[in-house]
Amino acid sequence: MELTTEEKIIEAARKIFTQKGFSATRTRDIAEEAGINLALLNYYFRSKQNLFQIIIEEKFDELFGIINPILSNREISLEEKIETLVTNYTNLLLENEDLPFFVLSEIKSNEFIIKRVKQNAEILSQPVIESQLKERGFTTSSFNFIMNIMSLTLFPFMSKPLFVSSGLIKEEEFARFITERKKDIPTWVMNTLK
Amino acid sequence: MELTTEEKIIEAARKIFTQKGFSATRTRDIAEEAGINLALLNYYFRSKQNLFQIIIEEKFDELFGIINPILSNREISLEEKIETLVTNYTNLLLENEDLPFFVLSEIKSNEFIIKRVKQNAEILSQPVIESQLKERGFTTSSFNFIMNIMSLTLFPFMSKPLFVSSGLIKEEEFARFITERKKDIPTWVMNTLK
DNA sequence: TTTTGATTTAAACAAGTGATTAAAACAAAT
DNA sequence: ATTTGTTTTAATCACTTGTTTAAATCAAAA
Repeated sequence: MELTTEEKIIEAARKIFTQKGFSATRTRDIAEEAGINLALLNYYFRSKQNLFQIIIEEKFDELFGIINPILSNREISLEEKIETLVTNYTNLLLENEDLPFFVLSEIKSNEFIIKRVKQNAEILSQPVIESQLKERGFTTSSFNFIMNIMSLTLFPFMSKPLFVSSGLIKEEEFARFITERKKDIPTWVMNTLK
Repeated sequence: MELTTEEKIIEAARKIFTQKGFSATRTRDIAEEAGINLALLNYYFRSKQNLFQIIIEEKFDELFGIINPILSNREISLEEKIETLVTNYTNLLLENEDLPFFVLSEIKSNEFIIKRVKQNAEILSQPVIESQLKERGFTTSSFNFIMNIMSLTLFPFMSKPLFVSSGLIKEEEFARFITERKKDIPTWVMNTLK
């Protein structure tokens, strides 16, 4: 492989942290996954917390960086916004199934991320959506609008382990199920507007 | 207080485990919260894992015990089922906001719970729903039906820390927001049927 | 070749954490 | 009052885990 030691560690940290979360991850697991000596991890990143911070910020951007550019653009219609958001999210999450669970669970406990969310509050606060809804005569709040898109799109990934282990859906069918849903969600969301 | 030592420990374990999850919880935290000596915890429950098992099973039942009795009852119409489920869930979760996050996150790693989910597969597998949908001429799958109810109802609780720390909604407004949503979700779900 | 600085390793430290032990305190029964 | 079994405590063990240290290896420069 062509990766530097630093990159190998990051890569391994990405994998283990997103799978198990901060607390359940041991630095030794990361070192082993990266195929390097444990001390190297501290040589390059000083501490577990430090390394984690890099990953959680990266993943936070991955999960929420999508939203604002789309929602805040007045040139894009409501319908297109939903469609684009759902498509982008679905594609992203199919490649990174642990992402929403990981980010949302660490937001609860990570002081730094909480601050960062406060700063990027505009990420989700959407006067543009508010006015687009009003123009079309819809009285639904933009918060409900955003909540519904995210609920219908993210929740299936967060609950996948439940439904797979219950046998209600098989691992191999999941991607197909999600891909079908992707087509329906925009209509469903439009139907929530009144 | 009127609680026995055993109950005090369970109570404390409930609180700390559901807040922080298995890994991030230290037995000393539970002991302190319960106001008892650390050794007592092991005297009564042998191990952290043992105590945890009691809590996770209890919480699992709390979260999923609701579903089957309602969905599998042929006497209850689709509309009533959605309405009842959403109402019950909303009330339950308003009192226990960490519940869905806790249960879903531990399902990923708890071998015993995974087995238990397999056993209670009928919990979610719903031939009754399937036939009720068919009778009404709807072609939507029962899986999508269940997924949509749960997405719209559970996700807001799972993402609450995000939206609160982003400032999009205030802690005090949340219960109100959820209570309003509760009225709308049944209509929204019915509109997903086709 | 020697030197110098960066990289890597093996070993161990220090604190944290789940669990145990042995003795003390307590309560109920005799 | 004494005995007996239960409950509680203080102390400590054994192991895990994040981190450090000091030495070894390597690569590039002089």
